[in-house]
Amino acid sequence: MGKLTREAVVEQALRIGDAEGLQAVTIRRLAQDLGVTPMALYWHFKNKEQLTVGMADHLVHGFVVVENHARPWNDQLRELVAGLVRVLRRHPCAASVLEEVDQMEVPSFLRVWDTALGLTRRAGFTHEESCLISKYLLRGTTALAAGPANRRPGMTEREAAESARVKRITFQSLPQDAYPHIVEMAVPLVEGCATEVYDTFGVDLLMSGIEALAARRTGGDLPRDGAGDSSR
Amino acid sequence: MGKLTREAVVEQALRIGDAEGLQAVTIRRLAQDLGVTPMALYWHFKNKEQLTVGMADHLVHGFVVVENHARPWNDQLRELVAGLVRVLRRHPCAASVLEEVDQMEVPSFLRVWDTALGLTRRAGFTHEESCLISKYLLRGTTALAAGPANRRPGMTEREAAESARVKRITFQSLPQDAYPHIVEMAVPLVEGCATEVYDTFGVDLLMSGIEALAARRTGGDLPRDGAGDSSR
DNA sequence: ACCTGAACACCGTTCAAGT
DNA sequence: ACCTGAACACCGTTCAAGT
Repeated sequence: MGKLTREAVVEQALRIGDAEGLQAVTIRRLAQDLGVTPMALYWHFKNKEQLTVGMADHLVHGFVVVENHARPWNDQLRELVAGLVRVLRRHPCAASVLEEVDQMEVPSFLRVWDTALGLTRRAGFTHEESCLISKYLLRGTTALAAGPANRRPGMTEREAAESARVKRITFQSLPQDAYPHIVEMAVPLVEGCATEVYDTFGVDLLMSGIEALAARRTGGDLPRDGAGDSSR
Repeated sequence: MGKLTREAVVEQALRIGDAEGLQAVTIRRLAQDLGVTPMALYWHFKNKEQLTVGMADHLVHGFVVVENHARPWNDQLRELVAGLVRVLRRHPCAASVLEEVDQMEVPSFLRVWDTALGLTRRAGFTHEESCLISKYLLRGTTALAAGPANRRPGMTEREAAESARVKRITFQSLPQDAYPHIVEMAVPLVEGCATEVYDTFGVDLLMSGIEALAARRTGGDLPRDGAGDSSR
């Protein structure tokens, strides 16, 4: 009855990835869950890499940033980052998927990238710099989406807590003369900080680097591009 | 004659990884190259993950940052980043190794991390913020070490050039209304920029974000910590 | 167009056994 | 202490064949 479709495959793949980690997403496992032979998947995807690209595409799809030329570039870029994080957070495996694939092969991601490139250009950076900055920013964004405690996926709550406990104790029992700060900050290192702190501060960290370089470029202050009073 | 030692295994693993990409580093392949049975490796490493940790440790080992309390924190942090990039650049597979492992399990990396943490603390950040910043900075650093054109490893020069050509043409033939900037910047996007530009600008990008946040924190200017005239 | 069956060439890892 | 042999339970993928 339910015909095997590209979408159904990708969605099941994401379901497995979310629940058990990306390494559990396997052609054979996927086929089994879908009640089909492994080879059936090769009709819809050239190979496993393209399946992963499909997963990534599905994740970002539907996230659109409306370019608004009246608003300052940095506000819009910040919004893009925050929005992307929010979208990716809906799937626990999103960050690992996007880290695994070649982001240049993900169509929906290219749309986000294009917008980021445009905003960076408006900030006054050269072509080459804009490429570097946008790559850096989008990588940083997906890293943010992974969350404060980048727990290895495929763990129950209990296991994650236990492994954190072990790691904390490992840190705390390190030689204090060689690793003074790690010993001292063992707790925040393994626990991560509160999600809200992590997110706002993380976005600030990414953005302020770009803003600082842009300001240095235009001579001390952010450019107020386009028309209208771009208040901040 | 040549006894199988942990070091020998790790070095051969790096040799394979450098030449053919990390995915070619396999227990069985490694054993074959070393003239030994696959199971022999399990005497020296608990499992493959620990082997990869061993590779990472070997890469960073020997890189030491001398903490100098007379110099400003940001200069030292910048030097740490630049130095780490330089060390990692010696092995083409270095970045992918460090991206694969849990960096918290790599002893030599922990030393670098501890220094970074100390410097961030001196910048005036809280414990939690320092953890976030140091993680962010070190991730960014290894990304920088991957080089401007993050060519998938295991390619000959010819193949890499060919794949870049294909990718460039793909970008250039994208619908221009949906992807205007990608079409326009297809060349720098796939080629990457000159290594020197990439490195200096990349380090600036990473550092200026941290410096800007630190400045905001202490009220507009970088703190001149310790004694002595910390000129810039 | 869409899927199956059988087979190939790999993986990592365990476990008992050898020296 | 250090390594081997045989076996297990997996992978992704190709290729010819079915409907």
